[in-house]
Amino acid sequence: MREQKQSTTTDAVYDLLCRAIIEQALQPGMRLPEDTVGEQFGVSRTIVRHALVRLETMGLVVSRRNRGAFVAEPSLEEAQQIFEVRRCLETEVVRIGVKAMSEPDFERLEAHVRREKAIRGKDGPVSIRLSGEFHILLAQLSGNDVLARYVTEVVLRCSLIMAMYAKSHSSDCAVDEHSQIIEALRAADPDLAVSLMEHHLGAVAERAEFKKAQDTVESILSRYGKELAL
Amino acid sequence: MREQKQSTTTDAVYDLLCRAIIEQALQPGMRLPEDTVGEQFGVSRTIVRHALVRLETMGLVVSRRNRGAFVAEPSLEEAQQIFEVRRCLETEVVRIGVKAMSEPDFERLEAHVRREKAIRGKDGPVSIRLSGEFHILLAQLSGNDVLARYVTEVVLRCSLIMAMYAKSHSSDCAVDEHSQIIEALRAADPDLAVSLMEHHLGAVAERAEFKKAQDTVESILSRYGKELAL
DNA sequence: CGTGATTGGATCGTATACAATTAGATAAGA
DNA sequence: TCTTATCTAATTGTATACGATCCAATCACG
Repeated sequence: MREQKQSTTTDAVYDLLCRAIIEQALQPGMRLPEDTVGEQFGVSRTIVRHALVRLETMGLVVSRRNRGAFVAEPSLEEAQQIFEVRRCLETEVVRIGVKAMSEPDFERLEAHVRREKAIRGKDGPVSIRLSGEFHILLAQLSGNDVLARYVTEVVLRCSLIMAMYAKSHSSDCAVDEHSQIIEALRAADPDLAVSLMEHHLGAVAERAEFKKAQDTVESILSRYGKELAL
Repeated sequence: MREQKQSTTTDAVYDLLCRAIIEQALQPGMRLPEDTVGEQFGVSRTIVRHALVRLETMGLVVSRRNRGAFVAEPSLEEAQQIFEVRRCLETEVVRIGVKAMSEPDFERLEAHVRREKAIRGKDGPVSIRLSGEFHILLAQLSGNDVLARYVTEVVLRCSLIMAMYAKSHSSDCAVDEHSQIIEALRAADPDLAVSLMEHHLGAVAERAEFKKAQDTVESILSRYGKELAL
């Protein structure tokens, strides 16, 4: 209600909820009552509602009529479909990237990988988020905004899936694979880049184990709510 | 197969607006004031707003802050990006479809092609819509709901692009190409199916780009002329 | 006559109020 | 005890009200 950056309040709430879900603070199946979320963030239900609609179309939350919104619980079948699409989209990213990307792009990617390595093994959820952001950045650098948007969506959903099913995975290999992909792109070797990407995504897709924890929605959102600059 | 979701008022408004845009009743660049739309449909701004948000995330409308929503006017660059993604997604559809589809599916597709042929050349906008719905149906029959959703989006955006740039296109060959794709799928020939799909989409894209260079001046002048008449 | 400030109208962004619906609890009967 | 019916509390679905913002026309002034 005060000053606006370029983004609107809805965007801010959306981003925070998105991060909270990806970082496993809000766990799959958890309820997201509009009132509760609104109170924690200091905004009205209207705003929360819009944010939830966006999250729903993205597939991070599901909402049942007159029941409200819940953090999505992707089934294994759904997870497989998402990974299938992701592989399709990301191989296209590297195919385009080989032709479209240049040295400054590679350096940005390498800078990101350094950040990944910096917190490797320290913070699991954040590690998952950073790992996903590498792929999102890669897609953005491909120059195809439409492709980048879809990649962003599937990567976020994959992050949610990882949060659900992944065991305490060693993201070490993932980071190294990121570096290898960068090198293949720099070498302008499309076949190698596609091959590496497929292997990388295939490896990511193969980790499954359940985990559970309980926490109230209020306590979690209060942490995130502090970041909401109004 | 798919979850049956209770359709809400927002969905209805969304569907109507979507069809109106695709069929060129609402032309690119046209304003969509929330009040006006709400009055026409007999619902409040709240509902219209939700529908517009969904249309925006889909790319059929763009909304400027405090200005309102407008029917999207995809640039040529954007159009090319969309076609690129579409080719990527739809080749995946036929790759999966070869393995996943069976005779009843082929018959549904053929029934649709018959409908396309029935109105061939009679109603341009409806012809474009039907042509797009063939691809959407094809994607749905692939069994991958996530893929189907993205295909639906890009096909709809392509329909908008066709409506903008390809005025008097001959959809004859397109319909025949649809039949050929069905046959390739029935023959379980993935390479042929992918090849046909790529050719089909390539032809569609070229037609759009070709027409644009030819029609640019005319279409722009006609739009300006209408505003002058007011 | 041209240019910048001002003002007015229209539209959006947000909050809130009311109606509709659901889930869960409570109680009665078999 | 189990089942079922009803009622209540909570939450969402929708509509409306109010302040904020932007565009455009107007007017003052150089």
